Amino acid sequence: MPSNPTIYDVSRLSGVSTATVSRAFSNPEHVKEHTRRKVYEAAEALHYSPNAIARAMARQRTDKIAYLICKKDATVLDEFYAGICEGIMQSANHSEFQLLVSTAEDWLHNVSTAQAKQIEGVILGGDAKAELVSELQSRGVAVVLVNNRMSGFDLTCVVSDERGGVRQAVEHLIFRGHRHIAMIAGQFSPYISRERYTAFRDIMKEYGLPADDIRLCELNVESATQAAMALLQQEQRPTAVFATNDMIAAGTIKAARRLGLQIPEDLAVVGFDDSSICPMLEPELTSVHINCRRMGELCVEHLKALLDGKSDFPRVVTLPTELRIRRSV
Amino acid sequence: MPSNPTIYDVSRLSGVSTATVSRAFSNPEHVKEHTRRKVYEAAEALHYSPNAIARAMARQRTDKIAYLICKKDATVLDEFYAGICEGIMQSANHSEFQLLVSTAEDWLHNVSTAQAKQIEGVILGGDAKAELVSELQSRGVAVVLVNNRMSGFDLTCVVSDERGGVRQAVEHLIFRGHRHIAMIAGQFSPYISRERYTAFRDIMKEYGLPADDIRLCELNVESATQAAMALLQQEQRPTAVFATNDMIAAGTIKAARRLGLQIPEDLAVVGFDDSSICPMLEPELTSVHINCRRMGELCVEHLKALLDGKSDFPRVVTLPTELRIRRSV
DNA sequence: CTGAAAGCGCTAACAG
DNA sequence: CTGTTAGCGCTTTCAG
Repeated sequence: MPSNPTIYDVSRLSGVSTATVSRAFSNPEHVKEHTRRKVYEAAEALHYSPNAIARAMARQRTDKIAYLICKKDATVLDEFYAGICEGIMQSANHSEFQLLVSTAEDWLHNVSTAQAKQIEGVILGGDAKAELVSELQSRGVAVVLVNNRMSGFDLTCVVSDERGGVRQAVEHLIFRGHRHIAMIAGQFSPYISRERYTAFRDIMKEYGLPADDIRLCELNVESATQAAMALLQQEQRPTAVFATNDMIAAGTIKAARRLGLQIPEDLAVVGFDDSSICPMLEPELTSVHINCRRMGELCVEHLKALLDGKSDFPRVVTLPTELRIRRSV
Repeated sequence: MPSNPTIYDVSRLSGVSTATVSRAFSNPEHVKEHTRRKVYEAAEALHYSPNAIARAMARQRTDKIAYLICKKDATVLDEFYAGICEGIMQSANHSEFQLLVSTAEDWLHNVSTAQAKQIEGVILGGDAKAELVSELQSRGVAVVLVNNRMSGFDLTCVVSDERGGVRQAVEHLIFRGHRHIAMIAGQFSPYISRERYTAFRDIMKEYGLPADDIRLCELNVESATQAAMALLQQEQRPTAVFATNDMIAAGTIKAARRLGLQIPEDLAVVGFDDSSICPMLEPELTSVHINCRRMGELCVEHLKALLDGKSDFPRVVTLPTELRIRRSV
């Protein structure tokens, strides 16, 4: 099979130097209209297209970024991180970045040394380890954290307004007259767990309400259902439950149903994340919407800014959340 | 900032030629133990690691593959395709492939010419267009289809056993004594829609049962619920519903509940895909499990085989499904 | 088993 | 605005 045409072939056919061909593709404005046309025609005729590898080699720049998900659960690319990934994908493609996707674990295992230097920037999703960040930064790789924050580093973090989201959820319940609001909290990444947990306590306190009816559960429906069963069988049953994600809310709804409680009449439930399951539940679940896609896009934008040396950026980019009100409250 | 160490630095420090350093890294077995150690030590001392770009340039091989999702829905990376993606990711990393992820649309828009040749293989997920395939193949890119089949091309397709899955679902219902089984079908990619649809009709026919109670719906819960409402309010109400995915099943459950029907007593429901929502629904949804992850892994394996010139492979790789029985039947 | 040397395809000064 | 030329860092014959 004939190897692909190179810049030399185009140069020859069009009668200009390789430098001009190169310019015609990467800096069209620096080439006279007429010349440019000749070049493009020749390229067309030869089915030529620039070789990104060679280009990267010459420019010492790869335009390659990576999205590393730092997470150990069975399913890494859950709805949340997949949403972020979509945003990143789209943004990356529109900025002519190439996007590599991997889990942090695999990355460290197989590719760290071999690839680190060919990646110009990394978006770290979830529970990134400080040592990963420092290694990356020490190698001159630009780093953006998403859905996480880390102190002690000079880096950009993109997060949703967790506390604001909790506030929207809890205040909605309070304004509806609920006084005894319980929380069922799942163990997500440290950052997220902490934010949602402490936000709940703070906000309840702010309204002078007790925040002592709190249960923890594992990240599966059964565990959430169990926790909710225990919660709802107390003598002093809460009138509302704030679940720290939608799956837990689903478990709560199941428990309520088993105990013969009507939702929202006997128990109001609000979830978090506004995942695709919300409208599938009966009744539909009120939940705090997070714009994952937008988060992903922002990551790329900020990474780009970092790579372009414009780091006069807000260190922490916070995205507002939005309460999606449905029938469960 | 000091530029990264190169093979020359290692060569100098270790006192061997660059060729030997190169071999020590890519063909260790062709270098004498002693020499190799010297090289590794020097490399270590310098924090050297080979530059993949340069390597790719010299070898004319990039070890880069891409996963392109051909799908237009709002959310591209849904649970199904994300699952496949995870499998691909893992497999790719273990084979020291670099994985690019994109939507087919973005790909065509921005990067086709610029990148096509640096990608050695492509996994096309979903509803790939024939022209994309032929363009890719004409450029010498190895192509594997996942969750789709296409005739007229010489390519490997990885699919789950859709017909087998439908059979598991429907036979389960039949064996439980159901005779009037309706289907609510969503409009997925042509391939999937067709398979599930025709499989249902064929299997019902095989058992001498009428397969004429069929409804179509859009891909959202509301539409599914509507369709189910209409279905269940007929004079001759079916005793079981086969939904072509879990979301539709969720809509069916909602409709049943609204009509005061008990599940599974008054109506049995079975879904498809066994997505994460199944255990969240009340009652938990029986569904046909598809091993998405494994599908992704298989894609990479076959792509690899193609790239290594071992194309004596089954053209179509079919993965068995498994009925996950829960309380909805 | 090891070394010398010729590229891989493109870009970026530097001249003109 | 365009051409010349020296690399970018590594692999790979081909000799030794």
